[in-house]
Amino acid sequence: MTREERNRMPKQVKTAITPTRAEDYPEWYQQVIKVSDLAERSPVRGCMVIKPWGYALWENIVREMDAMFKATGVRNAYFPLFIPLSFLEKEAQHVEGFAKECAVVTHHKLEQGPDGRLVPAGLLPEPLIVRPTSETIIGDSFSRWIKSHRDLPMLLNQWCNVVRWEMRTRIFLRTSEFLWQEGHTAHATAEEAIERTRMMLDVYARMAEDYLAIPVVRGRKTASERFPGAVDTLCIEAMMQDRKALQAGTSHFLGQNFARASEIKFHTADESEEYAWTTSWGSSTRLIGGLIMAHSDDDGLIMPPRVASSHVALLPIWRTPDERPAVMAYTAELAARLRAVRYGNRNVQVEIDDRDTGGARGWDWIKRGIPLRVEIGPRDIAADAVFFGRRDLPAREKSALSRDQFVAEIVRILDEIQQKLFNRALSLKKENTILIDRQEEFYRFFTPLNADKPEIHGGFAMSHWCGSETCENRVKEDLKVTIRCLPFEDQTGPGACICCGKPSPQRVVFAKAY
RNA sequence: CGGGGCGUGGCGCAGUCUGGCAGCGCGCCUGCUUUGGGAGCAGGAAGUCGGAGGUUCAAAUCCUCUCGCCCCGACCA
Repeated sequence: MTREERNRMPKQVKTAITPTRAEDYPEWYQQVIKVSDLAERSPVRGCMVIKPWGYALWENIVREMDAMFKATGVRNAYFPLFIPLSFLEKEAQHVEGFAKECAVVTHHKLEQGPDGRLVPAGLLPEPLIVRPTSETIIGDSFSRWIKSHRDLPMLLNQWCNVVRWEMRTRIFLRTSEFLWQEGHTAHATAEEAIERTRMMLDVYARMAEDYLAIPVVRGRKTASERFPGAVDTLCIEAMMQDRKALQAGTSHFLGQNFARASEIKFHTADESEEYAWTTSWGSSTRLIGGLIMAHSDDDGLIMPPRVASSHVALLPIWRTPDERPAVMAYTAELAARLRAVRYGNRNVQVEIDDRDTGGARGWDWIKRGIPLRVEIGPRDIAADAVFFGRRDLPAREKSALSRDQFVAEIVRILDEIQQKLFNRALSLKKENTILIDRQEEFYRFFTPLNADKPEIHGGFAMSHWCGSETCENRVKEDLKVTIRCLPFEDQTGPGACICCGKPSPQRVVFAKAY
């Protein structure tokens, strides 16, 4: 592109985001977050500042998920950010999994150094780690709270931040600090704990599908992808628009591993003493990254109405100053009527944007992903109508409704958008989920045509796997493809391993992953 | 931590090879015009060119070091 061409671009721009998804997906993702005003990078490496528009989205996710947890008997609590180093050391697998990404606090004071700069002073007797997850410190409480089978099950959750010092970070998908919830439960029997593990996975799947409008595959992780210290890890996997998989929630059956490590013992009805069976399950602000990559387009963010930061932007239009009062009054009245409408677990959220910035104003809301934009001018007032655009339709495709009709139908319209986003994501997933039985085809599926600048390719390959780590590693090394999960549904019986040809009990989901 | 790319007003970038007044588009501010839609004209504000050191009469540009970001690996929600 010459400089002259570039300078002419603003006049010719067709999409609000450059580059487009097809041109450069990772860069498109960054740009969507920037122009939609969700978040920005922080001065601290690998961390992010979640801005009000992004935090509102998170609050909506939290509200819905929290209600679902509580409906299953879970209560909220809060445990400390700092964990004694000795606690982490208690479970060998757990140490191995998390030790290398722990932030460690070693001092409790700052002093002026010789050069006048502040230096850490006051060495702590035992270093504290900043929680990467809270199994150990919650286990410590459980060990004191649980004495009898009558204390079980113990069903707790906490909403908090955690820190995992990552090599490579991506905003919302993998940041050094992130917000999440972690549920921790203790049970008298393995069966009950296993049931809970599955129950919470289903909550995550419902959250993803019914609220975030993201279809997911439910399944079980392979041993190599399991949570450090867990007996079994269940997950939901979603397909992003670049056809890569995103793990959107995990639920772990921890067996008695952590109970042994933290001495969580209880007296049974027949007076023996046993270790409790525990579970843990988590989902994070990564869900926002998934929402962005599942729905947004080349004009910016698209938010499913059920979790959207807000539902409707009202854009009053006037030509002369004397028209303004009437338009503003009509807008305010419409806002009041819309705000009285119940949508899901909250009322319809309305933004009034009375900036006098011409047409650019509408594009701001498109980029920010609001489901509905309503233009209100003198003509609409005369006709007692509203003229509105939907984020799931092209920007210029707008329709008119009478004001009463719009207020009466807004819930139906929002539901329709929600459903359409889900269906669109489901189609993408279906079109790019393929049964593959021949190794050659498998390799072709996951090999981009342009190795230097890979185009969007691949998807979910439903193929057979013999169960050996050798074969799992082979495809990982050859293609950077991993087994996302052993799915619960869509099994088609036994077959031959895609890698070695040995017998395989079921198809598994192979994909490139975030 | 290894390989590649990149750091220049809020955003996107040119200028770097070949050292010579720091520029362009969008955005922002003011005024006039316009008004059913990403407005037009005029004027304006905003940069220690990521940072430090060096070479030079002169450094965005050359050299050394350093910090950060993006992509590809290794690791992960």
